Amino acid sequence: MADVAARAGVSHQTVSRVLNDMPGVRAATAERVQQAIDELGYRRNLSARLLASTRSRTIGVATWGNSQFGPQQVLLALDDAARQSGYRLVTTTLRTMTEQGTRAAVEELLEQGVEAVVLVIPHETVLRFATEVDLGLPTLVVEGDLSRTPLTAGVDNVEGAAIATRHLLELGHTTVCHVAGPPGWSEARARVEGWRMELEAQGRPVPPLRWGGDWSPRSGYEAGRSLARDPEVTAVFCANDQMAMGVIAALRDAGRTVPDDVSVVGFDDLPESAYIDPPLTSVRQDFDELGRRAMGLVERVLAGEPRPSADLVPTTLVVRRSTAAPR
Amino acid sequence: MADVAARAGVSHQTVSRVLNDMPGVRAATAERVQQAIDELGYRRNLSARLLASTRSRTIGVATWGNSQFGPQQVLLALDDAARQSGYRLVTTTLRTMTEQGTRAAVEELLEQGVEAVVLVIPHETVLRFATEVDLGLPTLVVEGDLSRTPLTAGVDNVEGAAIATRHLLELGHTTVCHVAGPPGWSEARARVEGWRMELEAQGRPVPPLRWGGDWSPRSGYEAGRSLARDPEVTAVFCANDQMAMGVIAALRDAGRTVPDDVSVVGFDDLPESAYIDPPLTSVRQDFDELGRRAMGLVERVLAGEPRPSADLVPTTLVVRRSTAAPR
DNA sequence: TCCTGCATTGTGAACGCTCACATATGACGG
DNA sequence: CCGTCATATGTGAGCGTTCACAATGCAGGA
Repeated sequence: MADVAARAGVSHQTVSRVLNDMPGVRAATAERVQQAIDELGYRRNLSARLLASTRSRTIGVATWGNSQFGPQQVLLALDDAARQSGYRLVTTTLRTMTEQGTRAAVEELLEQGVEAVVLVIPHETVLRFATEVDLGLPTLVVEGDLSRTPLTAGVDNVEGAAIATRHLLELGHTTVCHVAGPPGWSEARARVEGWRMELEAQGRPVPPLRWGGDWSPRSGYEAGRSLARDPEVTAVFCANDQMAMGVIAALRDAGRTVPDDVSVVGFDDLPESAYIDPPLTSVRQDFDELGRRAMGLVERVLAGEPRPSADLVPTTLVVRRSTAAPR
Repeated sequence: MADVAARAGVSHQTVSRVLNDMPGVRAATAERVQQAIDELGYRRNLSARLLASTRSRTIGVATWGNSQFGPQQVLLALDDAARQSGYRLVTTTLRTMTEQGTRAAVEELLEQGVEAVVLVIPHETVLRFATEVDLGLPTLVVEGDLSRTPLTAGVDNVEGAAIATRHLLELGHTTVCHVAGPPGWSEARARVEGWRMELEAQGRPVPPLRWGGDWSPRSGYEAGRSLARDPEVTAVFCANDQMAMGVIAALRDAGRTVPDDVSVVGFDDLPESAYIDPPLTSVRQDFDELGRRAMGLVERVLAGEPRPSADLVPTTLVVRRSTAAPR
């Protein structure tokens, strides 16, 4: 920066002013500085900027690192929203779902001088961490649990699950089975809750829960195998599309057709879900909106609002051909 | 840090030594410092560290931001490999595939003081940029083009495509059609090349290329529709699994069965590819290995090796039930 | 002519760390 | 009892910015 200043014949402060386009610089001077910058190929140093200024305009994000569709979309949407608001995102990936791992990830973010932390890891472990440890700065959990972490942005999973269940009941199914996500994940829990609520609201028997899914198609297949053995099962709601695909595969392998024998609904609406056989009925989440709301909350709390809150993002059911009236 | 030093009754330098566990600190002293750190909840400031030291041990990564499976896996693997080597990763996401966008993304990385740049965007635009602009620091392109960007790590797409094509020919198909990825992407280009090479090597007619795919299932479906109209088509190799799913859907909708009427092979081996109907034969890439090699190259060039190079990562064909002998 | 006030530019310190070097402390042999 | 060396610790500068404030220039009004 000193070189640029020398070359343009101004002080370092003027260069700084041009760089941050602050008022009070004559156009001619600004131009001269800009030229010096270009000629020297000067590039400002983020570290020095952050060190010197109080605000970093940086949000730290921790994700769960297995590139699931959801978290990935959230991250992308968050990045967009952050840029829009003049914030930078720094991310770190959690590998082992432990208290210690969470701590390390957050520590890493804090070292980078973030102004807020966003945890896109809606898992029990992380929730507990966020509840117990006061980081001294705004901490938002995406898809968390409002009752535990006050700053939470999320999709209305309960409602989404209820809609999916209702759809199946309206088609004429007596009841609906659920292939849940792994225990400990609040999304999994919320979807179970929505499913159960709807069944109870309509006075239907609540089948035993098939835990043990881990979001993977493989685990869906396992669940599907046991589901297929029970001829009473005519409708299945799965906690995500990948598991739904596994379930469908298992049903097919067991000689049961979808949707004639069994209807299946997923959650996420993956791009490929419309192209499998049969095209999958699924609950779609608006990740862009979620990202915007999450960023909005962060901004509000950063602006001093003590406990801002936002509504859950609604979901929509995309009806395709994996669901039908029971035979 | 000054506070910690005061509390422990040592100098700031000793604190620094403890923090970076450098030799020459008495165990008792180190413990005292550590205790002061814990009590004060002290956390070191990354910006200050980077500013003061010459090396940042940070690698900048630019990705193409639509969360495709491949790039996502590469990023994850790269992060693992980087951590292993004591490097940090900073990432930025390219939204618009333009020269200008690329420049902005790279600029952003450079501001952060990265020691090397890794471009996980194997697109023409980026390749041209990497070739023409000398960033003044090591620039590696993942899945790039060795002939253009000297520092390149990649999967052997040509070989992978050839294997897929060969598999279909060996089953007895006269020739193989190809649903390619979008023009401008070097992976798409390489897969076309492998496919064509294999056909020519075996003296088979090379069907006209169906460009226009954009990696999405939807574009695969479009390609599949026109493929389905041609009764001569008995084998199709798709540039990725998502397009393969679209193709299969289109064939099914047109009344043609897979693999009885038409065999289909994909590329990527998505987790769900084993669970669709029929389970998809696909070419699997070893992303972890790719990440390791990429990081290895970066380390070697950083260590002073002028033009290190590494072999392409081999692929494996996973044969499932979407391919069979022609009827 | 001189003063006031605004627009523009400059100055020096501070941010929190690492680096290179200087200094203190002990153990040991002569 | 002293010098020597290694080990342990301290000192001060400097990294490249921003921040708060000071200084300069110039126009217009009294």
